[in-house]
Amino acid sequence: MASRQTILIIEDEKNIGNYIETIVISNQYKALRAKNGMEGLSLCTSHHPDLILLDLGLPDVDGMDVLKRIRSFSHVPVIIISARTQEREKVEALDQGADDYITKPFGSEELLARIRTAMRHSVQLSNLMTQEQKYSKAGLEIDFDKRLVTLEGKEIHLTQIEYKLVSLLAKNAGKVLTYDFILKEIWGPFADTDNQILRVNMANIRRKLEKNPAEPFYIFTEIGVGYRMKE
Amino acid sequence: MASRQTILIIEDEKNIGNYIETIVISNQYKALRAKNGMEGLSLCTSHHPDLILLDLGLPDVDGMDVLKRIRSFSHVPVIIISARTQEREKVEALDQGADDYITKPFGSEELLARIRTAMRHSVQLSNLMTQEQKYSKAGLEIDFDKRLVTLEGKEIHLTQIEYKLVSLLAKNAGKVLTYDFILKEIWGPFADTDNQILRVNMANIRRKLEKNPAEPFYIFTEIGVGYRMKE
DNA sequence: AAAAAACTTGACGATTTTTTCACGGCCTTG
DNA sequence: CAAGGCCGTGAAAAAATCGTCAAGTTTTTT
Repeated sequence: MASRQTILIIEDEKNIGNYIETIVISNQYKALRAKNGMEGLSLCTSHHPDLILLDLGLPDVDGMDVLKRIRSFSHVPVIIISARTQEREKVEALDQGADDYITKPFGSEELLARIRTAMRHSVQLSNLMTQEQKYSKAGLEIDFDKRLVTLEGKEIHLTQIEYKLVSLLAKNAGKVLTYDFILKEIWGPFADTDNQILRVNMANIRRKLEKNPAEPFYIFTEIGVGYRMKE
Repeated sequence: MASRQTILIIEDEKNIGNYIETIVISNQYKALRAKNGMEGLSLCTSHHPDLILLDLGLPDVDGMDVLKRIRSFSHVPVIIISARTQEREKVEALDQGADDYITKPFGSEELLARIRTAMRHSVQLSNLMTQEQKYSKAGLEIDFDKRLVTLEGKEIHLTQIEYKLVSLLAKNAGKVLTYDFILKEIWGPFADTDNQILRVNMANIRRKLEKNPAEPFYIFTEIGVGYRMKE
């Protein structure tokens, strides 16, 4: 299923960093470590973490600056971790776009609960943000958002595997996808399937989509290589 | 800017309530007061506040129950205010859908900053949601505001879960919602439910809504994937 | 405290989907 | 032109999924 979510920990003190990393990892998240602000920023841009834990007391740049810079290009949820309990700091951080502010010392469970809360917010957002994407070509339309395939306006029923296949091809329209690639993509990397099963599924799909399955219009066979969908 | 935003304060101790109300009002919010859980719930349903400040230590109902009941029908941001610093409480409240947890004593500025943060989240959400007030299709009408379902004008009684299911589907009419998504949405992210329970509920719903449950008109099954409601 | 309603769980047949198997056509190659 | 590889197709076998009923448990109402 979906791969584990990544959390970027920006923290200069090794002990605390390790402590947090342990908590995070033992709860099925992937952890990324940065020991200063610059490193944190670059890891953020390169790895696109799902959440950031940011210590305000960093050696190089001010933690608040890091927050501002992150917010200038990303909406990733940020939880501030700080030893400072001064109200002014909290207010400033929250108003700069931090999603939460937690003061040391804190318990592991509380940290995890606040991580879950922040993730929840961001999932709700991203669920709604995803603008609809479609494949559309000469009467055939695939609405990936609705998981709906229509041909000349008429709804076409595809089974799970058929739909996965068509979407995979449509999302790579114009490109040849090799048998191996497709098999791994649909049946997973460990399945021991040969491409006989692919042939059967393609035949079924063509029967549903193509006017004349013998002379395909949408999905072409590249003999010995794979399949390609019309761009 | 539209009219001022309303904050519902559910707090039994008069002094603290007054303190909070003062803070809130002096910052251009409208304040609503409830001195116990039941009153809070009814004010919540009648006034649709933009945010709720909920004290956990209430005299009548358990504050956690109030939170659960609110979450059963609304996504309004809830900030828990509590004297109890026990981690278990915080974790439970956050996992029940609270958006933040702040411990007494707290400064006015921090409270306000956390209110702004919670509002920010909810504004982002509601901007995107642009929710329809009603679903209406061929005799079936769902009034989300009134929580009322009518078929050919006749009122249909749906249980809590049934209603949540139908409105979730209706709000995403046309889209296929996967079993996992639905389960997480209705039973929460931690429930260990398989979709057997979904099947039963769908059968019950169809018995109430569909003329011929064997050939559904409103709610379709996408085998292996999920359900979809007629757009 | 009893009764009713709502919710959950397990089992089973019917249907759909997925996989496997067998065969025939087409193209390339020797 | 015969052989061999590759692909499409039809049909049958195997597996998975779905709707439904019935029984058990919990919650809410009376």
